Amino acid sequence: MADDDRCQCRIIHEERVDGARRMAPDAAEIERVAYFFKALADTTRLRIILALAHGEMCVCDLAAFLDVSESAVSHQLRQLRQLQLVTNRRQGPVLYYRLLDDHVSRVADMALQHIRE
Amino acid sequence: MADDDRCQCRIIHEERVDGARRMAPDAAEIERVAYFFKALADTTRLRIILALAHGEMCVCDLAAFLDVSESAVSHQLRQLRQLQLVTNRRQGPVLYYRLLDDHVSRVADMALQHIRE
DNA sequence: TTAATATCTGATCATATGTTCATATATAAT
DNA sequence: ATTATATATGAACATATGATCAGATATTAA
Repeated sequence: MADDDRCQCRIIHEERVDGARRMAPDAAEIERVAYFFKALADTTRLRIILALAHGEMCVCDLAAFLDVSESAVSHQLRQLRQLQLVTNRRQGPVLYYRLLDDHVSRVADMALQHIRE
Repeated sequence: MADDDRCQCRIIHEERVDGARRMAPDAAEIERVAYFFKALADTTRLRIILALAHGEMCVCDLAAFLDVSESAVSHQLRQLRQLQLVTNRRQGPVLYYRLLDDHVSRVADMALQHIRE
């Protein structure tokens, strides 16, 4: 188990470990950030977010664009909704989805720049 | 299967679907970005990156800071290495890890700001 | 060379996750 | 009311993934 495997050695830089502990965000924040990144860590959701960055689309549009089933899109949109990344407005039977704010797309763009560097 | 479930309806906004297709990064880029975000989508790796943003640490330090086994840290560091997010220098038997550049930590900081908003 | 420390690696296992399928809900039209 | 369209949802299944365990490698000291 982890205890047996854990470092029995002197800790090389105790002050760095303490420093890291002091600087680190608390566990709750870390988890929320990890969930945020999970939203972007799937190609389907990532493409949804990048597409919605240019304007709202309905589920039907997204399914056509992504070339996946509407059910799959709907499941992913639910996740993005729960994470407060997208929202929708209804017009008749059609739901138009859009980004809730531009934070996500800005982060996604930064990542794109990074891998293109 | 997906074909049966796919949208048989008129595509609500054909020009939007085409627009999204034109604006979208190609599949290879999308995948690389998704992998980049996957690196940040796990609390252990996220904490490693945030810690290394303040300076290099050895595996031993990281295991102590994270309170996980050294084996687990080593596995995660390998992933981060393969993704070109961290690198290391050897000093005797000790490997000191550091971020390869500050892109990752800047993205992580943006995400932190986002969830704190 | 032998022993000890620091790290790595492959296999395994349990959990998480994305898609599919079948079905349900909601709105609009007939 | 009935039918059709648009979307949502739950269960099931197959794959991906993170941690653990056992053992390997690399460096240093004795």
